[in-house]
Amino acid sequence: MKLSNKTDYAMRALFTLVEHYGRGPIPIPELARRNEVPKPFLEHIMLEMKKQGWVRSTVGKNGGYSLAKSPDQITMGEVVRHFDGILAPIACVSASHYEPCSQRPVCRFRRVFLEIRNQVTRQMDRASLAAVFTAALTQRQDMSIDEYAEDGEV
Amino acid sequence: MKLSNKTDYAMRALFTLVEHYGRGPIPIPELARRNEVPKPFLEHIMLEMKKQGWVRSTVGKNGGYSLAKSPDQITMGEVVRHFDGILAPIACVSASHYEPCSQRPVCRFRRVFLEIRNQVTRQMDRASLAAVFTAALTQRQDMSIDEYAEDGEV
DNA sequence: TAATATCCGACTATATTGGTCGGCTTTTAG
DNA sequence: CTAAAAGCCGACCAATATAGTCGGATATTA
Repeated sequence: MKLSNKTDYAMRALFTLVEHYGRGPIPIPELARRNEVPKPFLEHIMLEMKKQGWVRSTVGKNGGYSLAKSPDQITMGEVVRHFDGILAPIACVSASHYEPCSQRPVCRFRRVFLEIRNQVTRQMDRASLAAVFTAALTQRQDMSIDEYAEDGEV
Repeated sequence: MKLSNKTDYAMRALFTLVEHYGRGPIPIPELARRNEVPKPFLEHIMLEMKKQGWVRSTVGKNGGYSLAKSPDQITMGEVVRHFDGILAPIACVSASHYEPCSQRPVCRFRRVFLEIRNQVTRQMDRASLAAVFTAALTQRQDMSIDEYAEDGEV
């Protein structure tokens, strides 16, 4: 159920770019340093994101990466889907990576995963970089898991 | 984000045992056939589940596996956690597999994953085999993803 | 005692993850 | 004009996880 480092790294870099949005490019060495991502690995990640149209690059001295779209036009769902391929817990309930399952007529638990998939995708697709970023500004960053768990829905 | 075949297979076998609860053991060849799971692989899976105390076995002719607990005392959450290790999308929001992350004070997106983790674990831990099984009896099994998506919460 | 079970360790094949490395091209400051 | 700094990009690699197979030992019963 875990997402890859790649997705994590991509997201870190993206939010750094969000923070700097409208103020010129940031070079990879800087992005790598700030987010503790291995530089050569981040190169590939940024390149993929460029191909997706999320970031743009300027080469040469003083170059680097910046967002290619407004932060409210990129969602975490898109990013995770691109790098991890699937948001659903099991392929028979995935829209993007659907695979038929011969057990379907007799499967008892498919419904549970279907509900989970729906909740996860709803959250992820709602989570634009802009929304997440501004929400983070008004929240404590050090909240513990248990603390939050009693917190109810948000 | 996807769960392993192992978990899938384990769940298939479990629900077969639920269906047969109180009516004696089912041998692995039968469990394997009914659920389209490779028999030698299923052996290992059943053995693991036995160690977890979910099923019990009787060896020798006419032997096989049966549930060791009432179906309302086993949850899908337990099963997935055992075989896949983690329910959370990222270790920094996992209760069972928590790992500190140096980026935490500046991480903008942790909150989103925390919310998702909470929803997923809530659903999974609520989903006892008994509840899921009886719910499945009253539901259409062939519902498409899109159909369900418009369905609202359940 | 033969048939049918579970039990269990050892083995393997393949895919994915998580990178590194080297060299090329592009741009610009001096 | 040239050196530094940046992105571009394909090839490669090591470690781990996944998804099993196989062979044989042991237990039970018709």
